[in-house]
Amino acid sequence: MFKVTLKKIASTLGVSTATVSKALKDYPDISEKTKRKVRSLAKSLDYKPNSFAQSLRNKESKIIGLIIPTIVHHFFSNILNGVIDAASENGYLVITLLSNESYEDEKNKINLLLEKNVDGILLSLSDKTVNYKHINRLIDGNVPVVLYDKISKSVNCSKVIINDKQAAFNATQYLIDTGCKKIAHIRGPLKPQTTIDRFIGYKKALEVNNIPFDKTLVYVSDSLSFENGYNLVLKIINDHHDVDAIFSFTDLIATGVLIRLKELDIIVPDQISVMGFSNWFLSKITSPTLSTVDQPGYEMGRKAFTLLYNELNIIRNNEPLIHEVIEIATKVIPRNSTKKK
Amino acid sequence: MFKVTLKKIASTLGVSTATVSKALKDYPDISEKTKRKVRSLAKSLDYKPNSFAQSLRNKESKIIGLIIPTIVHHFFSNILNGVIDAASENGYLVITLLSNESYEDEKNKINLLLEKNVDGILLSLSDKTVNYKHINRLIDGNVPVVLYDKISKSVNCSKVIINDKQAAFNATQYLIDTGCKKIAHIRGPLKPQTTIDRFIGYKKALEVNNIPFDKTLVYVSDSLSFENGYNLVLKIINDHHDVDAIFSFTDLIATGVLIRLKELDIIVPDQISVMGFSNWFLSKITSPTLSTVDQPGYEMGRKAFTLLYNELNIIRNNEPLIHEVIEIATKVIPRNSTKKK
DNA sequence: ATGGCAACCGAAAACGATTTCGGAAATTAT
DNA sequence: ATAATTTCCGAAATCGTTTTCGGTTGCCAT
Repeated sequence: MFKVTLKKIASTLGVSTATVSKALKDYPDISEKTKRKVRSLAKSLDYKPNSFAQSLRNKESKIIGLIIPTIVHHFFSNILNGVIDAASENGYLVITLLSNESYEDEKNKINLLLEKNVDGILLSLSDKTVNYKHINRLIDGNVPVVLYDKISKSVNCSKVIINDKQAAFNATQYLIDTGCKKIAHIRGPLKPQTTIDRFIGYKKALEVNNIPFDKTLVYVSDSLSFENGYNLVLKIINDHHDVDAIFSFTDLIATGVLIRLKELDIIVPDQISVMGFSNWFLSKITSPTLSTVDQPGYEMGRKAFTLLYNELNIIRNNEPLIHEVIEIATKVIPRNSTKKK
Repeated sequence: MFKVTLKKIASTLGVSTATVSKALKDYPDISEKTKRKVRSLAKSLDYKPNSFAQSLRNKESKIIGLIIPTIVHHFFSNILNGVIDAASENGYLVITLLSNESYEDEKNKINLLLEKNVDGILLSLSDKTVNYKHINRLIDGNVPVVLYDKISKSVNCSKVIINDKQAAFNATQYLIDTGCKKIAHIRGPLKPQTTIDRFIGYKKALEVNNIPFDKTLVYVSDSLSFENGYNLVLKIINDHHDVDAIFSFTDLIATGVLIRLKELDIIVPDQISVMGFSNWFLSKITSPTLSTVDQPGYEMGRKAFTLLYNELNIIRNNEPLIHEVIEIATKVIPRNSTKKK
């Protein structure tokens, strides 16, 4: 197993490595005849350029870093999938690292990626990240960053988000359209922009439909667990005996709600409609199946890579950098936990 | 943002790059005094060695490749998680690629990894992979490979598997212990060793308990879809009106079974017990909750990396390579879709 | 004072690929 | 035939780190 190098090809052909290199890259100052010779020998020896040498010389690794809060999560798995696909279509590979929703981890993982000289980083902020120095340091250091899903407005870079406000608005509107009048909302922790926006969308829909906003109808679930939904149900129906819909900011909690409602012999959707968010896999197999909002992770992953890729090219050509923010549209997926229109 | 290099440190200190390099690596032929000077300057300049140059010189990337059939899958997400954790604890990063259960993809992705000079590869065979030339080529080329989960006996390398036979045996035994006598088995496609072994374990348990094996009780589900389980139920109870348990080779199908049984007003577990396999997240939230076999993906990922790491060290020291096969124990998780012991 | 021996450091090659720049050969123009 | 271009190729520097192999010092012993 001897490695085939430019030098080897050069010496067997009696030319210089420079010529071989240029021939393979189709430089105009090499004759067709030589190019043919070089190409055919390179092919028959199955020459593959040494990526270490290329990286050292070209100062690029053709690798990007992807930081994910948690991988064992349907949405993020889909994002990873999209990123990997889009990246490999464009000659990039992806190193994945997990922040585990921890600020310290997030910083450390970014450093690991920098030490490996990744060409750019795709990042979804951890819930606990509250300052952005570590990210601005990247941007100042000319390492392109694209924030996806969990972003912050105070970081100046390209971003891909789903339009959470609009999505939550649509979901709430759907509930209203199917006759619901007293809609409780289970919202997430106070920090991430996503749950804030979903809350705002919910409120906006009430407003547009002239339903007075009642803040006692809003419940906070600080963790993302199934049990939280399960446990909140009793509280909700005790507080409001006439509640006719529960809109949860995530499917998992909505599933807990569904199960608890069934235990309490409350008929879904006849007595109470339930709307989730994210279109997790499990929403298809609850009973009744869960109406929800599709959160297109795969597409988001692809878009995130594309933004990064564009910035990479812009930087390479020394063109002025313009950051772009892409909003991905979502749609309500009506299933059996809500009434028909 | 100027890069700090050995040369820069050397020139400001008036020594050679060789000295700086050796000082930082604590070579014995550098005086303590110089070492202190070098170390402190390196620290204050936040010197980070250029990984490209290191890789080129040392011929190792400190990156490993991980090929996964599909990422959007609870088990494989966990594996990825375990691999990433174990790898970063040992100074390695992970490039993840997907084979999408395709033989062609598998080959191509391996090549991509090789071109990036990963130090080793973790691979779970795609269901469609039937020859192993591409893998043997790796091994011959001195690129260590560790097969995990979906392996083949005809490849000579280290492997991590769960003991599928034993696991399926235990699951079946559990059904028998709780009074089931006529147990149907939904098995997977014929290829992967895992579904073969699960089938064997099922058969073995019957045999040990003197229950005659009835091949008409075995149903094949070639795809891994929820619907398949859903659809098979009618067939099963038509074929065998007195079936009292269904053991599915995977949770997703078992979930389909559960839902169909409920629609048919068949009480689980009183009339029919249902046992899944994998302990997917969703098994905790079906109703009734699904008894299943825990398939410890995280641990498997960690172990797979560890095996690879060991081989890397062995190769570096030119010691003789011995391949290791690790079997990971599983356990039955009794929930409410089976009767109590 | 001379030989021997540590202790300490640096020159230089190497890892492969890329690219600039200049030079030789071949071609065209005068 | 000479001058002016092209056409084609190679020497060499470069990227940054590592490591071998000597080479200087200075020190001690004789």
